Amino acid sequence: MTKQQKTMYAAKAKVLKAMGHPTRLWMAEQLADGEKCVCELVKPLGLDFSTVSKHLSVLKEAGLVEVDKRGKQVFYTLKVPCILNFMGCVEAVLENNAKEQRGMMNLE
Amino acid sequence: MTKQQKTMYAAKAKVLKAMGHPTRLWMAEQLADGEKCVCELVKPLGLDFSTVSKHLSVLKEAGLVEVDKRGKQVFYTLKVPCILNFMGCVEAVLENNAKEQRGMMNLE
DNA sequence: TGAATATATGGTTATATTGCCAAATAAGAA
DNA sequence: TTCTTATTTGGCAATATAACCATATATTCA
Repeated sequence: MTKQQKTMYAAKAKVLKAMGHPTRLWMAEQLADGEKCVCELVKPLGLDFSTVSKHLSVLKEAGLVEVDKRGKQVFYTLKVPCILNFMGCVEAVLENNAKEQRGMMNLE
Repeated sequence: MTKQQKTMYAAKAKVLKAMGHPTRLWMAEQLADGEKCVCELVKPLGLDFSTVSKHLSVLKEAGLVEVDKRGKQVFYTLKVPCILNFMGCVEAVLENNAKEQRGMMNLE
């Protein structure tokens, strides 16, 4: 593997990793419905404002969200909705896991 | 957010997180081409055998790979190829990031 | 059976992540 | 300007991750 290839895999992994946290995954779905300010995300998450802000900056660093500062508020939007198309596949994985779990029960 | 929803997001995030590491991402692509034994992955990665084995077990825990023990070797296959469809979207994100980087250069 | 090979597991260390709190910044309202 | 509100940043502690080495396990071969 060349150095360039390593860099490429690291870059791709960074995007997936950004989505690989329950809070950020939830956020991404919320932001897909349209822009939200940080304050709108804080309450339903029940996390500290600073924590929410940091999660958003992870999504931003990965290039997944767009930021729009208006007045006192900062609005975030999901920049790449195709990210969410993927969730169908992720759900298929989970269903498969559940099925195998059930299969396991019968065999053990 | 209900407890059940939290569990659901955690489960989905686990799948994405499993892919969110350069080594495992590379592995997933290799395993999409057909089964590989652990030993076949070790050399190109330049990592310790035990490290490779642990990465594979992360993919397995996430339900992404299938394991087949034959003789002394253990073969892994990507169970859910739709995972890789997603990479097109990830690449789009990266291209977008690069484009914005270039745009930045002109503006600063 | 005993030696060799392929994997997995346990232990350890270095580093990264997540969450909170407190403090800094920025913008609008009084 | 001063107060308030929205957000970000820095610092810290707890936990998780990734890598290595050494050891355990399992299977084939002699």
